This record gives sequence, structure tokens and C-alpha cells, in this order.
Amino acid sequence: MQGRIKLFIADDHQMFIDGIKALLQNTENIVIIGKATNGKQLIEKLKELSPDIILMDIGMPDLNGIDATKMISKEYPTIKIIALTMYDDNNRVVKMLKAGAKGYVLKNTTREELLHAIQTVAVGGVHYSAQAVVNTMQNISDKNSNPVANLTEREIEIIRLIVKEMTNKEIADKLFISELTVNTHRKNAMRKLEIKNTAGLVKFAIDHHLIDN
Amino acid sequence: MQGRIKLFIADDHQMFIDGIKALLQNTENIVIIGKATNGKQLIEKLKELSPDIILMDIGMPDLNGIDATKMISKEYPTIKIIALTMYDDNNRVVKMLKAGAKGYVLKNTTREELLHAIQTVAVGGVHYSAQAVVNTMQNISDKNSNPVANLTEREIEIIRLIVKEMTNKEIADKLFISELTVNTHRKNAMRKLEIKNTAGLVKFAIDHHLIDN
DNA sequence: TTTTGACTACACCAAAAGGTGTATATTAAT
DNA sequence: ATTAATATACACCTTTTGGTGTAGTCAAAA
Repeated sequence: MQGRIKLFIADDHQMFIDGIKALLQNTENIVIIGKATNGKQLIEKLKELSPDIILMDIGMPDLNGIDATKMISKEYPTIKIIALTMYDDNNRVVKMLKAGAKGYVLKNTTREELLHAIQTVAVGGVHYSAQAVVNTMQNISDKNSNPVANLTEREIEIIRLIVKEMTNKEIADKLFISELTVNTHRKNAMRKLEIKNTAGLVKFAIDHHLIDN
Repeated sequence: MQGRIKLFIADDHQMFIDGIKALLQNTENIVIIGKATNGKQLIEKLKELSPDIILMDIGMPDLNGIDATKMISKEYPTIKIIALTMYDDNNRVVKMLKAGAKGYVLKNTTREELLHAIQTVAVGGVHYSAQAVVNTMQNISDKNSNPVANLTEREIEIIRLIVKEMTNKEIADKLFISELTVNTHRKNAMRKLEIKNTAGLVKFAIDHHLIDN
């Protein structure tokens, strides 16, 4: 690697950005060329800047890390992305990897690991925080990597309305279909997901970001 | 203030601790004398160390920041505590203030604000992140400051179990009470929260961080 | 063209949840 | 000592949900 690694930080927590900045100040081959506190801002700044690596928080407002990663992987395939996150949410790990992230680092790891991840990814490697990867591998090999895929559009639509605290009858009225049909969809969705009741459906919807609010 | 301000950091995110350390390295009158990654460890270390200020994350494992703050305010009344948190959750702001915190700083504020907060609190003042305070004041004067406060411990406990996809009967068995009692609690909670059904309860629980998983 | 998947709808029935109100024992607060 | 809040329990009754299975229509894919 000739020259210094140009790093861009995208995180909605200003303090975290400052922290990383200070942290990397006395590392010779890394230079921070920019920052953004939300996804939209990040996309905007990429029109001007050409970082080698983006440290990307998943839980940003406006445009979340996963969608931002997808977009950037497509538009700027040479930019490498390392996901930074508070929690090792298996589901998000998978999504980030699919979206094209080259690294996945938990925020509760050491400074050393972060540096190592940056160096590794810069030279074309990949780096994943131990814990997150272990958990993910388990769940991937588990079987149903993505249960959402098994649901039909209509089922998803109805789950969304269930989350909005609507009854089968209310949903039926809204969609101009029979209450019985709504119930069928609801039950089929539950069977597919091996979920017992409404509570499970709501949790599933939230966990899998089926909701927009 | 003669001498340097002795600072202790309690946060379960190692990276964050490293960040703050690096951040404060070149500030003259502040010295970091220790760190802990959970509440229990913090309490242990206080037997040896005597910090002036503790930067305390609210969402720590084992012993959370609120309980740790209560304990420390009682045992070591000279130690000042500044709460550090990701979100400006009104409920937690109130709890931290009640517990005796002298400052409340969001993690997405600037380095400058953090420094200012530390200096202010060190000389006996208080400092609260603008956003959090505004929100809190609004909600305090509001009346229904936070719906969680209106719920009893038992109601919250039962909501948690509902979120775990358990039926009234299953909850009753687990808590060794009547199914009818569980239902009463469930219904009372719904009435208080003006929620129509299970879906609403689950959403509420997740929105208000009632769940630990 | 046949098959498959999705959406629709219903039967039949059981279990669970939700609405309103009453009541008692215990405990905490004033 | 009295009040207020909490946890407990039940009656009565309606609505909603959940479980299993069948079946017709339509459009897309093989």
C-alpha cells in the first residue's frame, strides 16, 4: 500500500467520531478525510471525496448503514466498507455482508482490533469481529437464512398492518378483501415463520425491519 | 480546582473508552485514573480509587448505570457522576437525575461539550445536553411524562413475558398466579397505555426498552 | 400446456384476548 | 391511623386469534 489510507467515518454519534479521530491521530499510515452523521450526508460527500475505507455505523438516521452500503458498493465498488455497530445482531451482520461490507467490527472491541481491521481491509482482506461472526455462521448454516423471503408480498403487507395494531376486520376493510382471507394470510405467515402468536409477528416485523415508521 | 481532575470511565464499549482516553490525552487538567466495563467492576474499583468524576454509560450489563449511580451517590457522595448515553430517552434522564447524576451528556455531542461538562461538574456545577433536557422538561411538564412510570412492576413484568410470545396461561404458570390475574394485569396495562391489543403492547415494550434481549 | 405459486374465501372449531366491573389482603406513604 | 397503591382473583360476556383443511381463480414459469 503506497501512501496513507484515506478513511471516512459515518456515524451519527459525534462523540464517537471525535473519539476515533483522536484515536487514529498518531497512526502514520491512516488519515481521516471526512465524516458524516447520516447516510444522506455520506452519499453527498462521496461526490467530492474518494476514501479508501468507510467506517460505517449501521444505525444511522435518514439513510441507514445497510442501504448506504448497498448503494456505495454499486456506485463506488473500489471503496471498502467496514461496518461498526454496538450490538452483534446476527440479522444485521448478514445484511451488511450481503450489502458488500468487507469488515464487521463491534464497537466494544479494542483499539487494536479496529486498527487491524482497517489495515487488513485496506490491502484487500476481510475482517470480522469474532463474536459476531461466530453467531452469524451458526445462524447461516442453521437453515433459513432469510425467513422474510418465504413470505409473499401480501403476507408481508398484512403483517405490517398487524403491527399497526389493526385487527383482521380492520385490515380486511382497508384492503377490500374478506376478513377470512386476512386471517388465512396471517395464519399462513405464522406457520411459515413458526411463530405462535401476534406478539411473535410484531417482534419478527421489527427485527427484520418490515416496518417503515 | 487545584490539581488535575481525576476521571473514571464506565462503559461497556471498549472502543468508546479508548476513544475518550485518546480524546482527553492532551488536556492538561484531566487525568483518567481508571475504567470499568460493567457496574459491578466499577463498584469494585471504587474501593481502591477515588475519582472526582465518573463518566457513566447508562446501558451497562450486570449493574446498570442508574442503579450504580444510586449506589455511588449514597456511598461516595463526593464523587460526581456524568451520565453518558446514546439516546435521549426522557425516562432515563429523569431516573439518572433522581439517582444523583450531576451531568447528562449524549454521546452524539461534540468533544467540546464533553470537556465543558467535565469542567463544569468538577467545580460543583451541573451540565445537561441541550436536547435531552429540552425533551425532558417538555415531558415532565406534559403530565404523562412517561407512560412507563404509570405501570406497576408487575405489569411491566407481564408485558415482558407477553413479548416473549407467552400466553396468559403460560405466564400464570411461570409466576405462580392465576391466569385471571395475569389477564387483569394485561388489561390494566393496556388501559393505562391506551393500547388496543397485543401488537401495541409489544411495540410499546420495544420502543421503551422494556426488553433485555 | 401443465404446473406452480399467490391470492382469494370459507368450514369448523378451540383457545386466547379484550372490556367492564367488583373485591380482598398487603404494603407503603402520609 | 388512615389513605393510596399494588397485587391478587373472579364474574360475565364479546371479539379476536389461532389450527387445520379445502378449494377456486389467475398469472407466471417451466
